[in-house]
Amino acid sequence: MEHKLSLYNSLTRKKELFKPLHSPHVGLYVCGPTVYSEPHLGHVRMAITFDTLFRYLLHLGYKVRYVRNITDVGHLEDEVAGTGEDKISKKAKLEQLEPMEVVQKYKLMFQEVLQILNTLPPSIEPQASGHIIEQQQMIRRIMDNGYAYEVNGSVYFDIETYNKKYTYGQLSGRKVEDMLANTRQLEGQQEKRSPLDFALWKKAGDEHIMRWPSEWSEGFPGWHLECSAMSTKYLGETFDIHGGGLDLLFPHHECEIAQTVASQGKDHVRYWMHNNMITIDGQKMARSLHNFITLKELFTGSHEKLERGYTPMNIRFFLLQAHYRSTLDFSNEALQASEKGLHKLLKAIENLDRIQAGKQSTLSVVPVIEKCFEALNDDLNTPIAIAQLFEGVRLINLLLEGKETLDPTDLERFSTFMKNICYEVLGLQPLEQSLTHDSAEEGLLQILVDLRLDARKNKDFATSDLIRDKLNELGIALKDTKEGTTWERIG
RNA sequence: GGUCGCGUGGCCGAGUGGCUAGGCAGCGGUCUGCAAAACCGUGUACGGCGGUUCGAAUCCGCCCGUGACCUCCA
Repeated sequence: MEHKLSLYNSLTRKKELFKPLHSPHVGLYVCGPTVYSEPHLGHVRMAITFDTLFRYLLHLGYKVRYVRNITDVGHLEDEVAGTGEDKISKKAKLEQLEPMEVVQKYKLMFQEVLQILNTLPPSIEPQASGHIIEQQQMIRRIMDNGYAYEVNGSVYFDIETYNKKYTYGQLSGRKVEDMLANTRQLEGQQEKRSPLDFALWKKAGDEHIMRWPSEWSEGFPGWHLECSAMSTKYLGETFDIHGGGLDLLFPHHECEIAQTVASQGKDHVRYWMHNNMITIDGQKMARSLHNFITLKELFTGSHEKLERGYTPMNIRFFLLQAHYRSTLDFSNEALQASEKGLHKLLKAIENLDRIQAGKQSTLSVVPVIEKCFEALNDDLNTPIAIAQLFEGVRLINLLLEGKETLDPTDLERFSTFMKNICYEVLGLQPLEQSLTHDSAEEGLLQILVDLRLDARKNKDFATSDLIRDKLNELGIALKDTKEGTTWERIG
């Protein structure tokens, strides 16, 4: 595998050359959504970031097993209030639905949205509720190794004991003593020996409707366990890449490391990757802050922050124009700017097939190709890769006008490069056919275009402009080009 | 309070100790009956104050602003 892909490893806080454990196989695990409400822009950033990584790894020739979980159990919502109620079950009661009905509804919604955004389906999409046994087995191992204790039917992870042999807090750069000094005293934690300890298994209260039998109690697994259990099951005890949102870094991923290491006695993830947050008005977009925009709203424009709807590819391109480790601020202006840029890019790539090869090449396509791959190899720097594609656009237009030429070999190479990066790696899709497929409508439009052409030939500009303006009012824009008049639907 | 990050031209957003990021907008031009579209060209910006250096927006210090995590969160 000849490449120099470097990835920023959250664990070491450095870019590191990526070397898979068992090349050409790569194991990739990404924390997916908790399916209890509609997908929003933040979820999509996670999905598109790691979809692009998945695509690039495939492009480099790796055989990737991409596992993205669906969280449908656990994740205590409000331990502070002592209810110990599970997010899924709370929403279920609210809507008078079975928990699994909620799960099903939102799971399908996520999958649909992600498909519309042209993300490739993961190799495996495991659900936590389907892996209760595996989670219990892992708890057993952790207890056998002496890193967990049971209290009243609940099992907690023992940070202090773990920290004697291993180091807790490496991923997030925290020290156990500092954390102890700064811990808020929360109620409802009397069972824990230390405030830092976290639940591996929780005994279910009467009101808790998602529950499973276990040797400790009828209950449910702790917040972080599913990822440890499922990643181990499908990718092995030690695997290559684990990804997720930056907000999961602590405590979720920190606990995941501790659990897994405690159960198997060795490291489990080699490269940790975290995508940064989408912000809106400078603040993190989150369900808990009630400032999120769902994908449905983005597509339709039905949100007070939205001036209008945006296409899936527009959203995908917008996200890719920022580096995944930077925060990205949402705005209509930014979205509309990338919409125009995307249109320009896709139009140019469509035009690639119209370029005639010349006898010899008057320019070199090597620099743009090399720079583009350098960018992707540099921690998946999609903004720079895209900048290189725009350089490619400039070349395409020079070639179209005959100001420069490429010999057949170079043209083929250049064309393949542009299409591969754009469609295969970045996952952008060709422009939708804006012309109507309705032959009657198409014919009518052609008649009007021809009439207008006649009028213009006769210098009857009043008539020609009337046709143009009236069509515009109907949402059809006429575009006069050298090759003739075309039309596009607008708005 | 603790930990970590960010502050780039009108907007979004890369990057870097000296070598063009890019997109959008603006401006100029080509094309056009006019316009739109399309295409070409064009912008020495890096929060403030000090310091290191031949040279810093890029390194260091201080300050200001802002955000993330520390509770579920992509």
